[in-house]
Amino acid sequence: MVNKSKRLYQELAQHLKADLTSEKLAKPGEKLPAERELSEMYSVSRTTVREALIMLELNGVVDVRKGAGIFYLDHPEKDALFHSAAIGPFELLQARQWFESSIAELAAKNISNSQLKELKDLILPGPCDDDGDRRIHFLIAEGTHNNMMIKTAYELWEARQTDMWGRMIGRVTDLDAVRQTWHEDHQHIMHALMRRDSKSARRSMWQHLENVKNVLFEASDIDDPEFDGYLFVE
Amino acid sequence: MVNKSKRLYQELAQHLKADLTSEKLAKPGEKLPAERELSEMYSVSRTTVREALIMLELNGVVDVRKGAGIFYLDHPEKDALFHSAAIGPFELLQARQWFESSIAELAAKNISNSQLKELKDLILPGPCDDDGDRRIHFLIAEGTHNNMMIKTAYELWEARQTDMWGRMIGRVTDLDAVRQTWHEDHQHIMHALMRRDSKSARRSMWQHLENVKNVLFEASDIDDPEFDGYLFVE
DNA sequence: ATACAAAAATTGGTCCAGCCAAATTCATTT
DNA sequence: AAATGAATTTGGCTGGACCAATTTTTGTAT
Repeated sequence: MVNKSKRLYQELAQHLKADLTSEKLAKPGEKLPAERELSEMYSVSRTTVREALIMLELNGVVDVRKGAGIFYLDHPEKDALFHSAAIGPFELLQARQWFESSIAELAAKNISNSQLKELKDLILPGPCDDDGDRRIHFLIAEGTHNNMMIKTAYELWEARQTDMWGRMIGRVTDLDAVRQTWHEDHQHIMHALMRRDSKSARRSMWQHLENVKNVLFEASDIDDPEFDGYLFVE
Repeated sequence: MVNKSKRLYQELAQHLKADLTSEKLAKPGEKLPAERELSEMYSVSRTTVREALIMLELNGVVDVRKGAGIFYLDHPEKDALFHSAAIGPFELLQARQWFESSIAELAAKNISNSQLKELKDLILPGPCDDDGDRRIHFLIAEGTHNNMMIKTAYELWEARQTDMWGRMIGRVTDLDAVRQTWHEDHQHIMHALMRRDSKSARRSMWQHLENVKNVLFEASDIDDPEFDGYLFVE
């Protein structure tokens, strides 16, 4: 086990995950070596093994059964969830554009007056910071009164926390002007919601995220060595 | 700590979560008692405390910093994620209807020929079981070539694993006929995808989930004591 | 009194050894 | 061949110990 400044159990979980997908430890459905064996194999304490297993269990990779053993679950799609770090800024924005447009459309039908007031208080004062932005999009999602959509909206926002995003936002030359544009976008969306105009709400949200995409595309640096793979065909 | 047949660290994590939301342990942004203190407070070993903290950390409730302490993060929206058990069958289907329609529309534009072939092999043989159903919807999501959409599709499916759903599916009197209907729906979607007709793909997917909603609504039992709260205003 | 550096205390990270309880395996009996 | 029960395997949990990062306190020089 090589030390890499992360917590040991996280590193181990990563190794275990890799050795599972390459079927070195077990084929899907099969049993893994016992905790005590894994402990020796990876030269870490059994405690660390157990912590890593909790992580894999919470991620649905593995099933740990007392007295029986550790089983490699066979749902290959789990990878998409586990590899959420592999989601690039542009595909994320594309997903947000499609999903949040639907959210806005449904929110126009279901949002309550008190939520509209909250939204007004949030938007009217002027351009907002990143956290204000988050609250606006989240409040609109809550306007759907659909918990699955609220949850999805939350995850769409959280998936954004990647290094790439930070670097790109940092490159935006005139952030104030951008914030001003986005502020106007938010106003358009809000007005559509207040008029209960679902189609207009969808269009406004779509256009807003189109603007975000454009700003970020201009700010993106093709020379960035990690830029590869973050683009995709549309 | 009362024993409840679950694993101890999971139970503890539940208690900690409760005592955090009621702000008995710390206010948002503040520091929690040290691991050794928590260990005494809840009468469990420090190891168990650490395991529970891993769970809370993975859920974004808490931030653990070596040498510094454990901090209660202040993102109230995390609750929606944590309380995913509170998502009812109908709001889930509503979310699927909106999101998967978008997924189908985009998939019609981006799906590869080999993916279309896979889809054909999956659908043509005839009505499929629950797992086949999962693979079809997932394959369409993969057709978007957008990792965030794939991830969302995965979570839309996983959120379905609730008792309520099982009971309702169990009540469907003529499951074969239902599977036949869904099979035809799948064919419509597939043909739209093969024609690269994005609007038709959206419509077909929407109609498919409309059919699912109807079947489940007929199968739902208003007398079910847990039925309360699973409906919502549209 | 202030600023800075060193030392001490706090706190999470890891390891180890041991015992318990659930599940499995294997030998024995019928 | 089936049923029973003992032995083994395996995960669950505990307590103690030591290390390393951080924070707090203390001491010293300015």
